[in-house]
Amino acid sequence: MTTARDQIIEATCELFEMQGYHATGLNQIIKKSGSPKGSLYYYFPGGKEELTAEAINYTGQIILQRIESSLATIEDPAVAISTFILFVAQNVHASGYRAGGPITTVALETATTSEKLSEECAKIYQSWQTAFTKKLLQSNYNPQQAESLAATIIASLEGGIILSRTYKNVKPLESIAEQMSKLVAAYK
Amino acid sequence: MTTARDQIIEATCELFEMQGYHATGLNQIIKKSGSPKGSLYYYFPGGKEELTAEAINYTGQIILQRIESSLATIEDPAVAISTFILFVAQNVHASGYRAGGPITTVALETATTSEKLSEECAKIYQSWQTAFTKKLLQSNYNPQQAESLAATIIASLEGGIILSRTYKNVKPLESIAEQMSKLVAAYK
DNA sequence: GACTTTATATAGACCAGTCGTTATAATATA
DNA sequence: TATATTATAACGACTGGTCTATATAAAGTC
Repeated sequence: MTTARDQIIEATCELFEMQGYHATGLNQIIKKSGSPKGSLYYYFPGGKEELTAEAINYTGQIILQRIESSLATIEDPAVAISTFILFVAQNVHASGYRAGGPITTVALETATTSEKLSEECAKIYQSWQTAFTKKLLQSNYNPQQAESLAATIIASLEGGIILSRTYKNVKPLESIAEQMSKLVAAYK
Repeated sequence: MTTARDQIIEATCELFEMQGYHATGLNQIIKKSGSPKGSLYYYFPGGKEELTAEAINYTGQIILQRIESSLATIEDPAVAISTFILFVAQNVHASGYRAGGPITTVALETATTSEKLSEECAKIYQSWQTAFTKKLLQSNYNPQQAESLAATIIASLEGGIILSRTYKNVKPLESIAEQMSKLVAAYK
């Protein structure tokens, strides 16, 4: 029964997604999680860096599962990818444009500071990219094209979340869903 | 003669681009700029928020000019856009993957905190997007398509910078250059 | 079963340092 | 002398991190 530990991780994820890494203090995390600071350092002796690594891997896995299950339900890759992007758009809208891209802020804020966290972020992005690549390979896309398309999808998705959050409307993500669908459909 | 003011703004821009908003302290800014703290609050009585607004507008304008002049030199929009993305890739690489996307971090970190800064970021992104839209309109693209393509280009560029910085290689940005070129060439 | 020992986990005071901000004094410039 | 700018000192609030004390519970011993 590791509820306290899990609650700390989940609180961290939510706060990172909305506020970013540096804006989120340990005091805020323990307050939200309901656990005292002693528990935080008991479960994460490596401090904020270790907690962050656990937190981004936790959300990273959840999102990977969403990608995989979403891509599995629709056979046509162009439609499947477009559907997933619109699904993300819905979530961003539902949060009042305050959430989305949970590891993007960590990736950017720790890029020059923590080699370890930067590598963790790279692994997570890579796992997402691989999920899209596999979907395209199943439809007999050229391997190089599949990889290139997958990178473009992840990048435009991340960038689209930033644009939609900043504009406070889902138009960018809707445009991206449309364009990525066309791109995937056209170049097999 | 506003050298002190300008130096503070330029130092702020450089630090934001590498470290992000919250990781950059005013003490670090004044140390890098060589000006004392008194000068900072003399020129920017609104404190960090006002300084940030000035700084992101400053870089935002510079990048807008780069986009415009770059797009003006090559007539074919597909080639022009691909060339610009590869130009960005070069810069990201040249910085040792420590710089790129100067206002992205501010957009993400202040999205839920400061309405003012969020709006400033939106205006800047909008100005970049408009530059690409205009280029496409000049080549007689459908206005709606032009807008949608421009949003996709900006988003994939921002996302591509994040991916390339995290992976520490330019492959994502190169893929995006290739895919955006194909996308623009295919759908007029 | 009763008692002791050991590990697990909670709880929060406390540290040095930094944050953004304010206030005030000194100094240039006109 | 008046104004514009520089230069510091200090402020309260907060940061991530350390520390000790305490509760809880499992395991070992008689």
